[in-house]
Amino acid sequence: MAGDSTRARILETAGEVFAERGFEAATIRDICEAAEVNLAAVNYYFGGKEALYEQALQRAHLRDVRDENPHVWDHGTPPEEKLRLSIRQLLAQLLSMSDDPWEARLMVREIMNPTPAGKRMLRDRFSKMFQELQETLDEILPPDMPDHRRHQIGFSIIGQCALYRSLAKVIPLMIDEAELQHYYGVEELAAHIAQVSLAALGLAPPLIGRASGQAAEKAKGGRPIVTHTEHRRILPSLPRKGTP
Amino acid sequence: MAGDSTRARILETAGEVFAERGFEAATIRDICEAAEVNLAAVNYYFGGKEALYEQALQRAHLRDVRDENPHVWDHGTPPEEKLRLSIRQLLAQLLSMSDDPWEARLMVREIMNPTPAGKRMLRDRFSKMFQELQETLDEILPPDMPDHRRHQIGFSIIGQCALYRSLAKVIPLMIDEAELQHYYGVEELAAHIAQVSLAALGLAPPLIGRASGQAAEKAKGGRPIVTHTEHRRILPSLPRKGTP
DNA sequence: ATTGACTTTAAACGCCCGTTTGATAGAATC
DNA sequence: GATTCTATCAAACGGGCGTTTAAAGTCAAT
Repeated sequence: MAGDSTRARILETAGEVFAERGFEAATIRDICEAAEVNLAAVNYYFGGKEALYEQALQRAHLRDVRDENPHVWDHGTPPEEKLRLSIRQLLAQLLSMSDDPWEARLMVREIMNPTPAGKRMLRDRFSKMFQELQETLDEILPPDMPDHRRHQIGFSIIGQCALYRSLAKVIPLMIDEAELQHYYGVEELAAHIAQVSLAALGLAPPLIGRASGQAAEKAKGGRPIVTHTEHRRILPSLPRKGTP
Repeated sequence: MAGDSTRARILETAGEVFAERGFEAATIRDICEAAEVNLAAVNYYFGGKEALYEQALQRAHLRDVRDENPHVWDHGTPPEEKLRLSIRQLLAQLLSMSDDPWEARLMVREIMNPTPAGKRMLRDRFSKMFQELQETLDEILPPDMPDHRRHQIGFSIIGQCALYRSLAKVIPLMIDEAELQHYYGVEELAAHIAQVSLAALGLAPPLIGRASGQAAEKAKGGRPIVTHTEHRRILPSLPRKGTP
């Protein structure tokens, strides 16, 4: 009776646990306990831990494809603005946190720490992310630029974003709490990365323009750019005890 | 008799294995077998796996500090050139491969995947890397630029470099073999990242200058910049079967 | 009420891990 | 030469893991 429900419950819980701890660190004992299901249920319904993980990945892949709004630009949005929005979306996805659905977090984890099981899906998903960025870039880059330069420029943008995920544990060791609070939200970082990238491309003033490095910031000086969406911390803050 | 020698042999082998597989995946059985030492020797000499790992980390830290040439610039080297060299060194370190000493590789692994045991050392080491880059940047950035902008610019450079490490498994899925071979060596990537960074700062022409995106490349068009040091592959190449 | 397929359960299996033990042999100390 | 310390060894311990098993429970169809 509850048979179908238990299967669903296992998958749901497993997705959560896998997204949080990764395939290896997650144990089916933890999953079954959290799902309030007998230990043997995973093998009964899925045939094993790895098969369960593949199911979770596949579901994450499907939901990710379904939910994603494929960038409906306002008609006539200038390419630089599209790039800004692409960067913001990419960064937000990479920095998805525990209040985001596990499907998104599992996807990012699979990109940053690939497992053999997810290789095929990884190729699909990541190449899609990459090509979307490249399409936006292609409206900016001159048509005679060779492919390898387009790719490297794309990687320079992705790299700037991915850093705040891959070094999320390390950055708080260097930056003090107050600075983290004020300048390391998704919006601030996205604005910075877009500014750097556009400046490099020649579509925005260079970072060290005339008087101050803030020359390229649009409006009232000094304050960071804060947009309409909510402000949230993206990096864990570790205890600071002064530099030893 | 061979007592001192076995201790050294264990540490050496353990460093190699830890650097290659990480703390968790490495087993003391593997280490002892590779070191041709009895299984109990690790506990006899070091007191446990974690203590052995800490010893390996500490040794990597010390040797790293000792070996590192603290950037003896030619007198009067322009700041842009210093930045280029800093980027190249950072990238080379992040992409250290199996023919590099395990100390360097273990250090990078600890930065990218921190363990609780290495937290203190991580703070020392990474903050040193970061501050060295910052010092180079400080010669370029205007003195009135606030700290948080300096840091973000530093992270933008580090991010571009770290990408080729953190996504080393994924990039070959997007880029075909030939392009990897020609354009993803340390020198080529360092040149690209320096060009992007300097262009963003306004110290080099933007990537899309006048006619072609190659405007900023110094000399003969089309060909990638290849310097004096040896050319080597930095990313694993996975089988390509055409885009499915 | 009985059947029979589906589901749930507690217990155990087999494996790998880090660690411990107790014996053995050699060197050092007296 | 007897004793103590040091180093090595094979073997086992205890725990966590994924997986398996066999019995018990559930429920609609007969």
